[in-house]
Amino acid sequence: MPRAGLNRAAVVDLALAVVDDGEFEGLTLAAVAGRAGVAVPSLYKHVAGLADLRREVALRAVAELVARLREATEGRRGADAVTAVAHAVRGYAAERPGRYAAVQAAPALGDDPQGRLGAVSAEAVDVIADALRAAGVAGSGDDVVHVVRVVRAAVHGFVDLERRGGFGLPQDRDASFARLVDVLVAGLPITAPRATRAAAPPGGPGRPRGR
Amino acid sequence: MPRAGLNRAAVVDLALAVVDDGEFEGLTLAAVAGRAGVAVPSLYKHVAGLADLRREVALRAVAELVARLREATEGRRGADAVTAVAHAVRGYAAERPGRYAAVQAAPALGDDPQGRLGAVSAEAVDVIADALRAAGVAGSGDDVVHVVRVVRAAVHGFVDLERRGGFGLPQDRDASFARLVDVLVAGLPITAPRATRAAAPPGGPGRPRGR
DNA sequence: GGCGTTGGCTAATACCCTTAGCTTTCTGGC
DNA sequence: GCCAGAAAGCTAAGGGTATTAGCCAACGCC
Repeated sequence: MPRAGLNRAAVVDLALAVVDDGEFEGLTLAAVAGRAGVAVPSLYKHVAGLADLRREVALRAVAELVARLREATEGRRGADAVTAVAHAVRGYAAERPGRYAAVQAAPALGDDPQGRLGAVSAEAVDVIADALRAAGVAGSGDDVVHVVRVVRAAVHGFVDLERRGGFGLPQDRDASFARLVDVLVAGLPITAPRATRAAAPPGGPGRPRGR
Repeated sequence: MPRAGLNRAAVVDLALAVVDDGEFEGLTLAAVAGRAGVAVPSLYKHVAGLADLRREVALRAVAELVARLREATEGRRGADAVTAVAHAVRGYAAERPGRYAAVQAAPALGDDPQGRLGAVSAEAVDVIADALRAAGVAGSGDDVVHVVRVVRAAVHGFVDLERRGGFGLPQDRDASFARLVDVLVAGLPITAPRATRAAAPPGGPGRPRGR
């Protein structure tokens, strides 16, 4: 009887694949074992159990989202960075709903023995904070924290409601999202002006505004 | 062997009790049966299964939240209504985290045979819409829809992140929430002025601002 | 080539939901 | 007051899930 040649990374890859065609809640050892062509208990040779696997999936997802945020805010500051963050998050959730759910579930996933999850989550906050700090968000460090929370909350709330089917009416959701971003930009203490449409930052002209 | 005297409403009551000391995900037929002092299959005499029970719990929770929103917006319009809605939602989530999770899970709960859940959800949106419409939110009906979505998204996002432990830093979350409300009020097209502190609306002076 | 490590397996336990079918209790009409 | 029939409980059984224990075969290295 030949071996399947699994290892921890491969198991997590399969778990991500499971999450990608389903919900995060649908991540099950049985599903992963099925894809691996292996009996369920065999997975315990690579992973400490379902909780461990969930944690690992969340870690990957958060890291991936951080990378996207970094890329999206590259060279942008202030209002423009807020817009970029908003669209990056919504885009990620649309593309990979299961992974986005994993990101959200991350804090509740318990032990986090090496604190890796906490570290990479803090990184996510830093990426946003840096973009805002560089844009003149008012002095005190606490202020930046509050502003980052406001941005995260607003964007996450919209994305989460959308993902869960919370918007029952037929009106255009892209327009609603654009509206949300406008409200954020208008209400936040950002000194850097919003980039004009003519002098569009990297990403090319006509960067999608409504998606 | 005496009867337990259950009925559909009583089973749902017990389910709500289960949800109230745990998470919505922890709602299990076994737990309900345990509280009822009854074997698990007996519940099927009153409820069509776990999915049905979940739906019923969600229905109750949404109705309860709607009632609170109605009460909170009573006599308030515009900016003040937005503040009231925000605090009502956050207060409900803090007081009954499991039920708030049920509200959020509602749209994903499937069939909703009589459309009761859809109806009461629409009611929730209407309560907010009415308060804003009466406050001069600009003309077209679509505009009201977008604004209501912005408010719902921002508030829900904050509450959801908070509930999930998504705010790792020690800074005061009440202050962050107040900031979020300020951003909403500042960014929305509300004509009605914010009620002055001196002429505080029903609820008494010094209504909690940071909770 | 042997031997230890490793990665698979089966078996067993303990949860969970759900269906089927039985029995007991309550209730309502005569 | 009695006697159906309906309603509400039960046990038994079957199919998911995760997890632990213990076995055995394959791989790799000396």
